[in-house]
Amino acid sequence: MELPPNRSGPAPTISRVAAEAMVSRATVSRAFGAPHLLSRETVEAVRAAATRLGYVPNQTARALSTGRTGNIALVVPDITNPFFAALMRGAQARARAAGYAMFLGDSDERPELEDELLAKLAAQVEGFLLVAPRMAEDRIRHHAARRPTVLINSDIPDLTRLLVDTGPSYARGVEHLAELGHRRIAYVAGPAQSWSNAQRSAAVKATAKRLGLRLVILSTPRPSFEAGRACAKPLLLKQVTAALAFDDGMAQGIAAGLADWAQSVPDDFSLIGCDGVIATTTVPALTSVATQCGAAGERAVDILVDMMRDRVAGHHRITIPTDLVVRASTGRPRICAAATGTVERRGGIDGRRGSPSLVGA
Amino acid sequence: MELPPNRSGPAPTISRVAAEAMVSRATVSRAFGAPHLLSRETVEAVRAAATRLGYVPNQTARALSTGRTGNIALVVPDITNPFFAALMRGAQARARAAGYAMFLGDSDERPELEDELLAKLAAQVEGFLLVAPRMAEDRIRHHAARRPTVLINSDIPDLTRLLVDTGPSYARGVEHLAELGHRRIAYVAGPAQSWSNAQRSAAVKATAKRLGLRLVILSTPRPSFEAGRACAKPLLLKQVTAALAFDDGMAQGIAAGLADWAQSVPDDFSLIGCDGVIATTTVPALTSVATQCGAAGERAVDILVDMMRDRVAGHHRITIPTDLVVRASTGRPRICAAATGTVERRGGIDGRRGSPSLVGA
DNA sequence: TTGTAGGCGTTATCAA
DNA sequence: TTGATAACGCCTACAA
Repeated sequence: MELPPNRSGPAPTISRVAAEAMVSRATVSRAFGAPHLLSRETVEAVRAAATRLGYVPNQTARALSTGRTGNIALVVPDITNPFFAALMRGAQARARAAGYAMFLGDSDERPELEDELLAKLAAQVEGFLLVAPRMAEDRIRHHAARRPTVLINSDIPDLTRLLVDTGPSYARGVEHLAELGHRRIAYVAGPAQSWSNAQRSAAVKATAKRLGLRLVILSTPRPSFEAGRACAKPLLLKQVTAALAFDDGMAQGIAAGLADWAQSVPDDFSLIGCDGVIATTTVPALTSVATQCGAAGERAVDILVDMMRDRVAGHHRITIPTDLVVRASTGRPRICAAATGTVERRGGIDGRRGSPSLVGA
Repeated sequence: MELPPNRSGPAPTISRVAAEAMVSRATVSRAFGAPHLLSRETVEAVRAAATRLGYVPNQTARALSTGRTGNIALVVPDITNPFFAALMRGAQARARAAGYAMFLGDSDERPELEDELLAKLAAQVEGFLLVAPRMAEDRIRHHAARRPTVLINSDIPDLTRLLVDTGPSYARGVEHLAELGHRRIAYVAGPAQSWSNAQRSAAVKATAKRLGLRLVILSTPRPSFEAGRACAKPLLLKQVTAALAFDDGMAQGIAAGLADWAQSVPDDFSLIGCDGVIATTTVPALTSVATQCGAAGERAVDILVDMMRDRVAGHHRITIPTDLVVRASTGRPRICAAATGTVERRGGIDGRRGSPSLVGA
């Protein structure tokens, strides 16, 4: 791509380009919107003139004329959550590739804000991408009725939704802990309105019950490092030897909190997280449920683009599988280890992080 | 909020309302945009007619006519970078509070993409917020001439810019290492086009020279955990005992890479990072330059909103100070420690993370 | 206080 | 394959 010219001032309009290329405005319009209707040379000439002037079609004017804004809205509960960040990145990339610009709304985990953002954006947008919405179902339906909408991690019947299916991997996680010899475990929950949390919580409960494990559930105000850290003491008081956290950030927080009480992972306590973004960056590396968050964002935008193009309202329910990746934060509980007489210590260059091994799903 | 009428079909326009209320279109327009110019009764009558019809002013048309879109554009090199994420969060919150919606562009560290995004967004936006732009200066000037623009971490004369002043803290970091006894240190650089990198690099160079330290500079393709990790080997080969990294993510990567070579932080190697977002979540906690990224985003939007309102082009150059926060990733070099006969080991509940102590700036 | 008319930058319709 | 010309829905001088 050549550098556009630097002559500033008002942005060049279609008329200027038309004059420069000595064609009509209609021809310029077609050179960008329907080049197949024009001769090869004309298209080239017009495009050349356009780059020479630094012309870019005005989306607003185009929208007024066509009704298509070329924009989509992405609303997430928390931009700074690595899972959402990766998702946004994928979504934004695909949107751009498809010629769409993206509005971003951070709802700060607040349902009312979500509602407000969507209402305000509706007029400027052709479609909604709602990530883990915290709104009540009827509010979601309300907005979805207005614009093509794709939900991520929210399972509302008759709406198009993409579900990162972490349940089975959490079940696998519980099994993994059981196999290591843990008998008392905990689940450190995420936001109450979160579908993901409901799914994970249910999977953990069911599996723990099936395997006859004692299960403690801790709830937190908001998934964060600090929230996790605050859980360390309660976890120790409850005498559990392992925990599955709602996400990696919380797991990391728990690890830090445990360190404050001189408990180390995985020797004194085993931890399982979720997301896989920061799981490999911690020491020890976290055993974690790997979600392809970037891919989820891309996929969601692809679907949304289809919906906006065809104006079809076919409802999909798409599930994205996950895997439990065992790394270095899970091991045998102390008691059990003592009983067997071997305190396995993972050390050395490779063992410290453990080459990831795929399990389940 | 009452439910609007559900009569479907084309949305009612200003003309229909005018007919319904038996006034001119201009009057309807004013009833919404400048009610103070109308008599009380007229306004009420028009509004009544509007609600009866379910009329809502068309933002797109309004924008085309006035140039006021109520939108701003935020462009960052990488959404997933925690520093930028926190900044975006602050920015988005303030924008919403001021009644603006926000476009998000991820340039993927590529100058051309940045250029393209801005060109495409220009017409739909009242102002630009460019975070750590990688574009050439003349391109930045070009866009800034078209719309009110606030730059973050890009120091271009005559433009309004917000600079997170990390230089002094990096200088302080070098001093800190020197005080601990390090004689051979490294700076692991960030993106070449980055102003922040230039500033940090210069500060490190000058200070190392002043203190008579040997300095090695490593450059990386892109700041990331993996890039940092790949630096571990070169660092060890260069025989340095400490490094300042471009950001926390890289520092964390270096720590992980060192672990692969059975080197531990801070006993075998000291590390200093930057940003402070993830610095407290690592083990050991990183000595790091604390930047109030969220505040920077908020501040930038506040300024931008002012510029858009007043249409003034007063050029500010605002500097945001930073602090070096000493945590647990810096200590005496082995040799020095051996010489003094004390290998200080930070342990125990508190010592492991070290209560942060403020230094410098 | 209200109405008239022209324009914002594109696309779409209809001819040529 | 290209060119006139009329929308698209609203705002805003200017006039009344």
